[in-house]
Amino acid sequence: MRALNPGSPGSGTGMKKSGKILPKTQGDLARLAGVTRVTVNKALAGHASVNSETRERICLLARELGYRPNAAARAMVTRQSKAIGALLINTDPAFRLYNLTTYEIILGINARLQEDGYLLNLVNVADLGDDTGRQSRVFTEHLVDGLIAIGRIPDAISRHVQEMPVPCIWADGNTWSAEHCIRRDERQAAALAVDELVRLGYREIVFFGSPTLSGPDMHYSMVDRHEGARSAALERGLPFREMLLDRDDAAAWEPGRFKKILSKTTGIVTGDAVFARRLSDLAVLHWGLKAGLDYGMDCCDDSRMILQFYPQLCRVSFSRFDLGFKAGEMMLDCLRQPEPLCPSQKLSGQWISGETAQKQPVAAARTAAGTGRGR
Amino acid sequence: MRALNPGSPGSGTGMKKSGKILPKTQGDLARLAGVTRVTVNKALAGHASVNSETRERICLLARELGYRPNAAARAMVTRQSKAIGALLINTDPAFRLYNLTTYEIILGINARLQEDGYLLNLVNVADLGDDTGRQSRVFTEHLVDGLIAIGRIPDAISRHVQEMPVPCIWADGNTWSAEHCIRRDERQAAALAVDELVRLGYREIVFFGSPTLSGPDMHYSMVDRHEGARSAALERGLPFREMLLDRDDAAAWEPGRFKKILSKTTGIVTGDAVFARRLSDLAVLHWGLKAGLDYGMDCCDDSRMILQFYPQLCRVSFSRFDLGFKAGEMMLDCLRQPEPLCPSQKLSGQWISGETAQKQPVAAARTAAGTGRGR
DNA sequence: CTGAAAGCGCTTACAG
DNA sequence: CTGAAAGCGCTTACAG
Repeated sequence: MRALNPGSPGSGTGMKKSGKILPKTQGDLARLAGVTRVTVNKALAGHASVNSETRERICLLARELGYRPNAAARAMVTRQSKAIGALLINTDPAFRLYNLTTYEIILGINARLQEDGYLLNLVNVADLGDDTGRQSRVFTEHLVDGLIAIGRIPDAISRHVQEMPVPCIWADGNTWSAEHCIRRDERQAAALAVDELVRLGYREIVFFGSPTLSGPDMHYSMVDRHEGARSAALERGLPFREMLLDRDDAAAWEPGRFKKILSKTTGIVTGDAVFARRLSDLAVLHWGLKAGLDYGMDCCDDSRMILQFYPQLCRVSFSRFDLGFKAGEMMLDCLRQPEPLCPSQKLSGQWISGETAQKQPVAAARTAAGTGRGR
Repeated sequence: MRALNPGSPGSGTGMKKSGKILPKTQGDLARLAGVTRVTVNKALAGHASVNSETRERICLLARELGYRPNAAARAMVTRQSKAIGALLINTDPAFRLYNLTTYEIILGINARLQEDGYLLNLVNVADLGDDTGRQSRVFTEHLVDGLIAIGRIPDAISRHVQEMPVPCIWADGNTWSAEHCIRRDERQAAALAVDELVRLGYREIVFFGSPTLSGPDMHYSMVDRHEGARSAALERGLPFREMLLDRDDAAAWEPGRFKKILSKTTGIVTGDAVFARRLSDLAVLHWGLKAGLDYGMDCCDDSRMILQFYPQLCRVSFSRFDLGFKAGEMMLDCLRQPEPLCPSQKLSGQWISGETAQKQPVAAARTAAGTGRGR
């Protein structure tokens, strides 16, 4: 049985460092300041119920002596960890199918949370499927005050998440309901891309995107872009074609397939920048055809990668950083006031002018529409 | 003064959920199982000192009733949070100068830490410079068991970090010492790129990279690639030139500068993939010159972005995921056994064959070296 | 405005 | 193998 010291628990354990006492606890500080632990606590919390002079004296002392509060102790008593979990999918080291754009969302979330003193914990849920596997402690313990699921989350995991005793925000994922979701308006983005091509005088629209149009592997954004491009083209009375192929399957990019599509009057809309990059590389290497001169091309997506690897691409921009920032904001709103639930948001895209689509001479465009290759 | 209940603190607070009692604490479980809290604790921890039958009964009960341990309570008493902080620089929302490849390192770190039940907290240290600014709680509280600094960290922040009472690993940054650092061997990478060009018959080496060769903004990798390429070229007796320019300054990429550099015998070594992409776009658009056919080009870097935006690039690959994974490993080693300190590591790169450099006919190459353009 | 007391939920050293 | 007791460092409700 150890000796009890109810008057000042944790006191007597201050360590020395460079001649000074390093106070480990508020009790240590209290002894040094000649007040009780409660006063120290209130002073550090900025409570008005402490004499302002005393308060400043204590705060100064704490700063000088390098006192650091113990987050765990506070979390236990306040029943909040001030930490949020970010759920990431597809980061399994065996596959490494991670999506770099997720990082931009994460940085946005973190920027907002950090403003309010919240921390962001990364949670890889790639292999949560098998219950026998090692789950993150985030799922098995009381550890975070909320969760933000990023991107497409498998249904099994979504259900698991919904049973957690903390609020969850769905950021840029396939999950969509009236509350707690935040997404890009990709139909609007595709329509914007089509409109720009029309404005420049292109006379037919070809959409490049992924084939599995509503399979479980498909992200909502690709589905919405496809539908947005199609309906925009039809509304404007333009011929619409689609080239649906696997972005990463070399065989699908056999050049012969694409030659006859490209003409001065063709406006390409690509689902993402990889399609744009692949197509333009192929066209210039095989036939010397240049985007903007020999055909037009707009992309529905933007990202930091595009800024580095295809800056001249005409595109619709959604800042994923902003999306994340807003998701963080939504989470903080939920925590401040659980009811009513936060309404979902759809962000709209901005047009970024590039060089891969350019004004077509009206006459030439008309002729070209007939002959297939004008000017 | 509240009533004391020393026999079973926290008991009596179990909540009901779908007809079952949801045990909040080990005390709740203990009452349900008819044992003491200590036995529950030991059983859940897998202690051998509990009868195996009792142990399994308790674990089963806990699982069935959905008991979740309180991480903060455990952290307080064990004095470890089982969380590691990842220090990120340049993520300031005002600038957004973040580097996407950092994400690959982070995922690697997280994969390793998650295996051992550790969490990763993201810490944006972009504006730590001004003490008045809002610092992350990671720096002001006892919150993480260790820190991993990723990439180039400003000196002021490095010093701050070194004063923290937890171990720190320096992953892929400019900081280098005998312990606790992990880096890519970029001199070796550049030498590898040069060797491949030599093997294919290119007769002169031109290095493309950033100009500020040892300023505070420069990452070690660019400096090492430059020196590695130069010394490798000189060792092999090849003429060596360097084109140092700002990657992101459009004026610096004025095409006229580059035309005379490109020839069938020129082997370009680029510091990173953005240089490679810019140069090859420019060459094909302005003069129809193609990498691999009209000149050779190797890159010292690899990343997931390159896989998407320049897969045919000849390059040296360092998996940043692996680098992060090893940094996580190093951190866990430090925590298990603080002494002796973990020795630093330098990772070596792997060659990835592409199409941007190809075997030159020996005779043609010789002629070309004289005339400037052969075949 | 200040302080003595209770308690957050867990772990551990010790006694039986 | 099991249990009663103490304590981790903090916050909060209450009394003075």
